[in-house]
Amino acid sequence: MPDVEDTLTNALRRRIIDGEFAPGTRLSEISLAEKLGVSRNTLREAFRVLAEQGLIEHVPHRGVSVASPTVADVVDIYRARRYVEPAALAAGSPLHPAVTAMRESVDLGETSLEARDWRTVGTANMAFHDAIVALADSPRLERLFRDIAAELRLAFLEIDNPEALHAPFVTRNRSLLETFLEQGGPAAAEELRGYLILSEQTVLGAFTRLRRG
Amino acid sequence: MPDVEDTLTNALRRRIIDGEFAPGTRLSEISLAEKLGVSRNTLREAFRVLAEQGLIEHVPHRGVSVASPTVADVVDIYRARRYVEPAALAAGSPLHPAVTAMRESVDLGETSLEARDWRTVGTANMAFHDAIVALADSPRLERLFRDIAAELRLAFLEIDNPEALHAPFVTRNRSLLETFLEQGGPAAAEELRGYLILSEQTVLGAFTRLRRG
DNA sequence: TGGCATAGATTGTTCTACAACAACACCCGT
DNA sequence: ACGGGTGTTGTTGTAGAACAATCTATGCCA
Repeated sequence: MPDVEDTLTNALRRRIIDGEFAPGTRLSEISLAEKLGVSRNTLREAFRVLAEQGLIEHVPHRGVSVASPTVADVVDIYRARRYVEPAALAAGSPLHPAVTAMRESVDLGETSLEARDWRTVGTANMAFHDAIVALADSPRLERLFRDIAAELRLAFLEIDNPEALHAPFVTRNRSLLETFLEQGGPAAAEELRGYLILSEQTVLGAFTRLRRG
Repeated sequence: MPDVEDTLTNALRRRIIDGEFAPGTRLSEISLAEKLGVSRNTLREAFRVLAEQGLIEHVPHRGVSVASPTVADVVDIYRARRYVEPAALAAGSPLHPAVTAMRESVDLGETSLEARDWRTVGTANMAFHDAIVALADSPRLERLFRDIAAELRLAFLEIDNPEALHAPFVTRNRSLLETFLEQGGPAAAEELRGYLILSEQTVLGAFTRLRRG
């Protein structure tokens, strides 16, 4: 749970996630501090937090740059997701408050899909999976997922074909939610496992195409 | 993966884990900076990292203090462990390099048990579980476990009955390793689930006794 | 062309200063 | 004596300047 009050860190975090600084971009302390209207010291403290979250990479004496997830990173992220999400869904209760969030995310995904607003589709997608993890009622697992999801967003940023990336999963989210509510957690978990494998393949495919061409 | 080179953060981390600063202790910037021979700014950067790792708690304008895990924290830590460890063991290969680390940890635990060196028994115990997580080959899951294990150590520090806390699990570790090698991952995973429940009960029992008496 | 050395720029760290805030003690009126 | 408000004190939060340590790039020389 990040401190909502920690304005600078959160502001910087949001700007990075929103793609204001492309993955790999070097973040100069002096110029960025000036741009943000803070001192170098304060900015460096924010850097340390974001580096610990995996959003930026810090190389001693060479400064920080926006993380640029590799294929290995994507593979690991999906590996971690498969450890957490299906199990959370399998053990989750349909009466859990997070189910409401799941519903709302699916709804938002569908309306955004019609509007061809891929950015929002992607956001709704992530919110859906965040809600799944929330079923576990574990702050530490939620934190892990939050960091992982942020990294994944950086990977998405490098793939400029958001439609192919996000659109196919709107209907799958709806289906997954129905399975969960009608057939229970374990059945939904099994469906989610296949879902995640497909999602990983989609991302990796776009990724390798990108790196080559 | 923590930067091994980051001397200050790691030194402070080790000192906290080793119990040099009791859980709940307030860490004054000025006096600690003086004690460590670094400036306030440098120390504050290390604070941010350790806070992100959950080792210290940072309250705005009130400074940082060594984390003092609550019952809720312990419950959540074990919940997270149950999500990761059994699954890692179930899918782990007996040929994985981490199996060697598992063996060595069990051996170390047994010799330390004979020597009644409970501190080392506890360390070996944690190394054993760290090796189990390493079976998953996931940097992100390893990182999660590293942070979680450190927090758990802080909880252990508040319970000054290390024998009851660590001794019972040396033989269980040996048994778990044998099950894994002879009967395979899934069987070992099942055994580990019961193991973790017992371990959680042991810690929580000592914990509530402590808080009351 | 290749290697080396110097120069420039950036980060790492320290120091000083002051504003912002929290905890504590104190005083005052009831 | 007691509660509430107030000021005092200490700490943290932030800024800014300065310098050392290190990396990067340029240009020189063989």
